[in-house]
Amino acid sequence: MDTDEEGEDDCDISADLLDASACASRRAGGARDRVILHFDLDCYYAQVEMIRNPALRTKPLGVQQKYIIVTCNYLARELGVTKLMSLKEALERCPQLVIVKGEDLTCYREMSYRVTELLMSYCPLVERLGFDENFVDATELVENRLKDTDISSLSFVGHIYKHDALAVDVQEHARLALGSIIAAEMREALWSRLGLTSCAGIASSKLMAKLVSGTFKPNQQTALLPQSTAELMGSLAGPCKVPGIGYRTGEKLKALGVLSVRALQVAPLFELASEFGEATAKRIQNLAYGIDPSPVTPAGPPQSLSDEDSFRKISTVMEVEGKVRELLSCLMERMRKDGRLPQTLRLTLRRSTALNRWFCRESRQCPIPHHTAHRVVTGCSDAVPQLVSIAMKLFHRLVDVGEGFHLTLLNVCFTNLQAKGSDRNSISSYLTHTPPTAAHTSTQGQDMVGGLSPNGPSSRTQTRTVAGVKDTHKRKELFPHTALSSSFSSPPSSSSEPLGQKSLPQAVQAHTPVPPWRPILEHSDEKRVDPGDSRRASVLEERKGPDLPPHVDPDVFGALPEHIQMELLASFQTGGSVPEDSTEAQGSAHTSRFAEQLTVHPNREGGSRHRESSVSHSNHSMAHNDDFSTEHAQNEELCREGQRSEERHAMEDAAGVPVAQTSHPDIPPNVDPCVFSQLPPDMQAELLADWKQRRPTLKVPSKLATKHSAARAGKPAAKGSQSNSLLKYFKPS
DNA sequence: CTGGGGTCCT
DNA sequence: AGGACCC
Repeated sequence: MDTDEEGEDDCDISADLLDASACASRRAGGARDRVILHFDLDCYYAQVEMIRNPALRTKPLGVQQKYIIVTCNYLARELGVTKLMSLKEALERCPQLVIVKGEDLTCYREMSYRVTELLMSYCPLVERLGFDENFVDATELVENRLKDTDISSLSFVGHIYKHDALAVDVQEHARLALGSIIAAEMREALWSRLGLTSCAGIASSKLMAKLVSGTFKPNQQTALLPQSTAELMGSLAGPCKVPGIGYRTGEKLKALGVLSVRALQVAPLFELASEFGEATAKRIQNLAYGIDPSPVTPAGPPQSLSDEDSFRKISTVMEVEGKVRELLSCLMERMRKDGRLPQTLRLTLRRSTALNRWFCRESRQCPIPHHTAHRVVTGCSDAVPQLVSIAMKLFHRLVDVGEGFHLTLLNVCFTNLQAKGSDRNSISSYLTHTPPTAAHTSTQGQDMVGGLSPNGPSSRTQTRTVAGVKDTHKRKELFPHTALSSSFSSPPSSSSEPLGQKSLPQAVQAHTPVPPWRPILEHSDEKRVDPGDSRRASVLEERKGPDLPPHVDPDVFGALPEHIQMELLASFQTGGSVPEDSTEAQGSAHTSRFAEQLTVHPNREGGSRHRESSVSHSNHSMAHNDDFSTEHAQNEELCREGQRSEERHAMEDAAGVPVAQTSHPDIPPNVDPCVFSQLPPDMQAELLADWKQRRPTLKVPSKLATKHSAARAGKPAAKGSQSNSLLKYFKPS
């Protein structure tokens, strides 16, 4: 009933809005502006790694996947490391970079869903984008709060794009201001409950919320006044910087001579339409104006689960089978925890073709026999060989092994996931295979969070109770690694929290906050740790998790709903029974920390009320005055871990050609610009021609702009009654 | 030598 | 089955 607030019947609003778009207060029909929040976790993988191992907080940290540093913390960024930089260049720029491997996404995935889940406890309208971003449609939340808010005492939290927060007429933007307050509360919850810092953007569409959320980068939030829409759009470097306009579309636009967002705005529609079709043409042109009517579409459980690995070379059937088995057994475990039945198996591979591998993947898929699927979900061990056998058949449909082959990637994917048990039945079916210890802990499903009432739409409150019960039991299955299994050593050295926190200047503390409690993520790849290395082993122990008083059974604790866990942890702390981290726990002073952290900003100067641009980049000066030298030995240790692996040849590339490496717009994404730039011009031209030829016609950019209208109507009914709630993923019913 | 995931559309 | 998009 409540799922759709904003009717998006107005498909053809473009003409109406183009001229009026900058106008905030067209409140014609009864349609009011939405209040959309966009949350973006700071350097996500790096943050998770720093939570797992707090010793990393004070070091420049990069997360490595194969030969790439996929992300890095802000210390590393100050030293010249960027996202998606090659390992080689990262180490050239920052020899002291500490590297952790991040190819196993388990921890990132788990924490990601906890984030979404937490946001959903405020308001069900949450849409995920990747692992580290979420949209929230807070319109209803705002509307409800508006009722009992004294509008004259209202003020914005955080920045306001290109405005002085103190000079803005809050009355005029009361709903946006409330949005900023709610965003701040949610960010505070992400911090206090999960230990994660984030950025947020507050605007009236997904597009603008996302764009504005990045304007003040680590751990800050920014609201966009409607009248600043054009300025923000105009500030973008090019059309492909508009979310929803990707690389391919950007290239096509270039070919049309459309090189800027402004050019896209004023491009004759018919020209765009001849290239992209009318619908797409209108859509991307609207995007250029900052117009994005696409709704926040609540995420359900994932539509597919996949696992993949890339490598230099696999060229025998035996190797393929070994890799496929490895991938499938991991994937099966995930599938089993999910609980749904996979009905389709897809095998994808990438071949190494002589000159290039243009990211061409080929795939074959087939149905999974019911009995096999059922074994997957029940964890029956002979499901794996059955799946492997199926996958190998798919493989042989893809590859004629007689010819010889050279693969560089294999992917296995379960799709067409069927929720078993239509609705209520599954509760009992679930309970039957649930750990008995948790059974008595069932509670009513109170999902109040942080004192915020869980949303107005009053939507599915009756299923919530059920959901709460299910949560009690399901948590352990979903996040088995987060369930506090058996042994806990209290983080001995982290009471030390030592040089790190206390000796740092305040500005640094603001950027390297220490959560009130440490979320627990079990180290999923401990096999990588050299057992003979005592130092690293001790580092490992530090990340075990929060202390539980000895009388608390970790398994029981782990089976509790998260918010109950939180409350218990808080009570442990206030009860003074927690020896560790007493410095950070500072009482359970969430509140003071909240005020301190959110009403102003990390770099606030002297507690003044400056919330604005004055504050913007002062953080870049901060880390340089720190003395990290004492940690040098350990850094080397950790660095060696990163390098030791078979990837050495990555380092022995051509000389340091000065060409920039990231996101080169003019050459194929898999071509090293350094190498490319050294080719003779005619060869460059040939490569480019060949490359461009490969892509036929442009497809419609999707996501942000495309989902309105019929969007999700045709989806499989697998989700049962609560088709817009992620909760059922955690507490499937 | 640019990961390891995801989404939806055609 | 592949292609576009997102991170």
